[in-house]
Amino acid sequence: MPGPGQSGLVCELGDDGSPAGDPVEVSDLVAAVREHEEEGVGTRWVWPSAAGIYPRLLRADVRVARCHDVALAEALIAGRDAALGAGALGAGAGRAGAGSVRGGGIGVGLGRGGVGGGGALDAGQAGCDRLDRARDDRLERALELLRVWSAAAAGEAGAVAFTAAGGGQADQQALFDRALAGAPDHPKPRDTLNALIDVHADQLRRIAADEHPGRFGLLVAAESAGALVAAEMTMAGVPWRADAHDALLTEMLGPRPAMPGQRPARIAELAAQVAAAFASSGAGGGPGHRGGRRPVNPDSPAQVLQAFAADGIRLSSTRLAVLRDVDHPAVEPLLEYKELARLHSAFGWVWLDAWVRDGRFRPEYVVGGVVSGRWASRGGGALQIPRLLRRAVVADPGWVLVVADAAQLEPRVLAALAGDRAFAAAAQAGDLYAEVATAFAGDRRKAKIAMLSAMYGGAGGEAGQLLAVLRQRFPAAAGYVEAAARAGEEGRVVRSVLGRACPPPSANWRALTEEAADPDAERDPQAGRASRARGRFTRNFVVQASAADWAQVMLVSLRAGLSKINGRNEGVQVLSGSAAVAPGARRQRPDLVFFQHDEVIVHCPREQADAVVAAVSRAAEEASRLVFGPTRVAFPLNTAVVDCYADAK
DNA sequence: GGTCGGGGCGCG
DNA sequence: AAAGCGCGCCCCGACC
Repeated sequence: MPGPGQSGLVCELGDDGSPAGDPVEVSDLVAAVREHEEEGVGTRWVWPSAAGIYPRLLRADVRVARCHDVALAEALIAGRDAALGAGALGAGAGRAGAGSVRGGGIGVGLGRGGVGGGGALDAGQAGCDRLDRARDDRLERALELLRVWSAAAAGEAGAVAFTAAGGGQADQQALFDRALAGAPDHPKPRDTLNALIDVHADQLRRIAADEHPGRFGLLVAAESAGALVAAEMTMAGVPWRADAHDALLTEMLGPRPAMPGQRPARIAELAAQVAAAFASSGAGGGPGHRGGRRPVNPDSPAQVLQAFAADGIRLSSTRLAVLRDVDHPAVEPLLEYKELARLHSAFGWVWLDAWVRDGRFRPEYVVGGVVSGRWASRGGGALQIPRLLRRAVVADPGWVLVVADAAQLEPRVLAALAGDRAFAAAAQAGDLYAEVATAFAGDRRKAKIAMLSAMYGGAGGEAGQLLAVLRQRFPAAAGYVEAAARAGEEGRVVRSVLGRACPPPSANWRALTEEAADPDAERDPQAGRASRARGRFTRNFVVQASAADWAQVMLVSLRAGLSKINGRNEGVQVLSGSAAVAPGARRQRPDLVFFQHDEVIVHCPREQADAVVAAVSRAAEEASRLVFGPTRVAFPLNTAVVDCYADAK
């Protein structure tokens, strides 16, 4: 695999993905990529996986504008094909096509894509209905080769989880076995390139064969660009003040314990209080409980339940919500213990040592890691950082954080998806819930509960009543999620607005529900539960996954917008062709540093803040237009320019 | 000694 | 207030 100074093969591709010439061997692939980018001809790089190779390019200070990520594309396309087999219900069926993807690519391949030329993905090429088995096998082998390549390319980290495109544990194990049995760690460049070209061309055909090729192509393009953003964000890192984090911990927990594994003072104190509360109440209890009860470990739900039971309090669980209503002296210290112990174990000093270096927190993002298309993260709990710790996220001197989150994104997405006139009118407003509240005698709280219940499938308590009101007032919106729920209950598959498919039900689920559908069979209550659970999943999927579509398109649009903001360079300039950045040199450009489902953070020099805010706003508008086409629904952002993340709203 | 599922809780 | 959806990560305890 290429690294700085390592050779590689490059081949230009046409719009249909076929080679536009012979492969060219370059002595330094990274340098070759840099040169192509500097020519500014709109190259779209085609590679097995951005996660595998792009970090290396970034370490050599090479950025690319566009790519086609074969691994991510394969996951999307294979998911779509599995959905077709299960009977898909298109989320946006019947709507006009939205985005388009243009240009050919260059394979590491690379391609000098015709910017503005044709839409290879929109062209109505013949579908892939005639796929004979031999070809399938060849493409399977090619894909496998690319996975091996990607894993090898990931480099120092060693074995990387293969992005299983439709593969489960078994596939991965088989692949691993073959690798051990002598499959080359570094496949021959020529073989890799051929595999890449074949698979890519096949993917273009399969995208074009989609019911909505424009939208599906946009999804693949956005996912690929998302992988670029993810690698760049890991490289940039979230500015993190270890001293502020440490001060916060010390204030809440007491000083850092000298010995690792030791409880901080405040946590030890609370544990003792919990133990004492149970011991004292037990002392006066029935016979056989003369005081000396074993101290309760507050970290053990089983022990806590037992301790409460010994005092005559039977609990369904030790969850916060349950404990809050319990009248017992142990409750107060226990709740505080839980809060602080979690802070200590999940984001305490150990976390700080492991994850913050040189004033940056650098988590790894997993693009497409969630079935809905949301990103996941690996290590560091990047997407679960307690709001409390936002205090430690502070811009560098002279820099600011531009924090933007989409307001009430999911209900707005539903409004746009469903084409509900009344609901869309409500979604023109800045506060959607306040508008919906007119259906609930102005009670905003009820409006919110009704909306969330509609999107999540809640039906308990007052939710049922509120839902009835919602259904009457916004029939199309309610009908939309209910159709999705019905599809799920019947074992069908749903898709997001851009065509991301939810997974089909498991064999287990099918067996369970089919059995129950047999009129002669005993009614199994498990089957009903499983069916309703899948209904809630698909109901939520159409909304959450379409929101993820919007957010990722917004993110990559923002990336493009930010790249046009040119600041001065500070310090020594990067020499042309050199991988080295002089010490102290610092690019004065805005960095995307965080993305959490519906929220982005840009770290930039203070003088660029206005331009960044404008770019954010344009990105949201562009995402709305590309994903939903013409719609009356507004997608407003809350944007703040701050020194510290905690100060953003 | 290690692995793995469940409980619990942080985020959206 | 939580519920209903999606995650990652910690701890515990059962198990190998």
